[in-house]
Amino acid sequence: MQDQDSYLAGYNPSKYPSLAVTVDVVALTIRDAKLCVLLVERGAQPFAGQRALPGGFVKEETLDDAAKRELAEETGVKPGHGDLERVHLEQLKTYGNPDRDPRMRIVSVAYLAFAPSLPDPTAGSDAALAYWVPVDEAKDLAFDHDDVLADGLERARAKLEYTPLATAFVNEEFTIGELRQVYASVWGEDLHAGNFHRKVLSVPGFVESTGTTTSRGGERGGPKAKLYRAGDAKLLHPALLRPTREDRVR
Amino acid sequence: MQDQDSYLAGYNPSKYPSLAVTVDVVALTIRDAKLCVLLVERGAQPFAGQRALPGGFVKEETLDDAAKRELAEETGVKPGHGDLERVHLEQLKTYGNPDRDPRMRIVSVAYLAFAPSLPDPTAGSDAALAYWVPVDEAKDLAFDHDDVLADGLERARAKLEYTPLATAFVNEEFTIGELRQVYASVWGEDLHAGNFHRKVLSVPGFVESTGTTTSRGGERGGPKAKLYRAGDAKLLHPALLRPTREDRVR
DNA sequence: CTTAGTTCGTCTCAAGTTGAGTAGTACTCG
DNA sequence: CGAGTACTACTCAACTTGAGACGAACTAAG
Repeated sequence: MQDQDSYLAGYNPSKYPSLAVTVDVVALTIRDAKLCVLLVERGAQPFAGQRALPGGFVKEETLDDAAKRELAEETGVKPGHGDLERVHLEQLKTYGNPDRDPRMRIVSVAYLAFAPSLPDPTAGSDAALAYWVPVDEAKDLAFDHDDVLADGLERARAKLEYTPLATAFVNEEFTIGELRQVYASVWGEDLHAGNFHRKVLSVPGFVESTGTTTSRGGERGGPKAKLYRAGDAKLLHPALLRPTREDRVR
Repeated sequence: MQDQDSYLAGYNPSKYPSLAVTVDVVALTIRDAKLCVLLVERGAQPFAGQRALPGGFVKEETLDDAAKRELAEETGVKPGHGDLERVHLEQLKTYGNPDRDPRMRIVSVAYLAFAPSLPDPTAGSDAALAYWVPVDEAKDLAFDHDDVLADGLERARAKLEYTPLATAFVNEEFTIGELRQVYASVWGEDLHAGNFHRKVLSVPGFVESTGTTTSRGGERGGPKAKLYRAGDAKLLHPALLRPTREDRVR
């Protein structure tokens, strides 16, 4: 093959359709014990009126910065604001099928964001119509965003197993019970409270005690719970594995 | 860098589209029990004479197809040939820093390929200078390809743990010992033969027996080994974890 | 042919991890 | 106050892991 330079020297832009690069963000949070994704309502064609993942064109910036910018714009939270600092953002996958956008070829770099409960985006946002939607109600999205969302959810579920990412969904100080609720919401199944407790405390660097407790018990009763903050581990050893599901294996 | 500077001085970005999309491929194989990556020698500026990952511009095709095409071109193996059918190819990550290519903005979608031992690419290849290099000798690559390779290696090491991907590195029929050698080469450490044997056979769907054995014992002695082929599992349950390394955790 | 050295496949055992259950206690709500 | 709930700590049996040992099958060298 020709290498990039010889290829570029003979490259004639008119021979190829123009091409654009965008970022799309799968932003996840937990509201009312349900895993929710940030969606925007499309005002223009194509897919007018349908919901889509927030996203936009990449400017003179890194891809990571573009994703951060889009997220800040859509949620209406200013960069530098404390809430956004705690958001975990990572690249998910790139989608570039020639026909994924009917107008022109668009290569979209999808990002995955994990956030603690954020304010409703409509207040003060650039985007008039952005809101959090429970993931099981997020269907029939524009473009190939159903696929993007599915990939994002699978990534999120897998990452809870072997990284301390669940701590990105809760406040700076949290109880083991709140952390367990994150796992239950993302995985969609309840966990054995006692075993979860034992496991979390036994993984080095996952959580560290603050020495304090909640000021009152749970809403429906129960004692005050000890408070923890995220530890310094980047990987969980041993991992917290999802309950085994044979059908996931093949 | 004199050459690169003068090259850049005569380069007029306005003649070209403001942004291009390429695919780069981290193709891995095992030769002589060493993990090797496919590299090409660059003939032109920038980075002339340096080694780089094979790659090229995306045409009117999916990103996956572009990666397949590049790999076939660089290895000189025709698509449809049996060898290439067995190659596992997956998207790795996208690199799009504005300054990663000095000529213009290039967004590169990196792919990761796992192949059984392939012929030397020089025979019959389009690329005059492509060859397999042991990964620990693959340094000082062009562009940001050192980072891309490092990301690819980490992904490969992690994927061996929880997917049956190691079977993509061996022939259609293989022995447990050959499979163990794959793990040892990729992870860079020896594994306990007995425990590995037990583990592989205990994971449902990882390997299935062919009922046959090798026609002779190992080169340095030992009995004939039973032959297996890849099973139908897509995930390994339970996983084959790397020997724990505390320093990987934080 | 004999011997040394290698590998395959199997087994054993102690240590650790898991899932499921139990229980005491401290809370909230009505 | 009583009922219900949640936090935390436990127990126990089943399973998984890592390390070592072993016999048999084989190759290569003497």
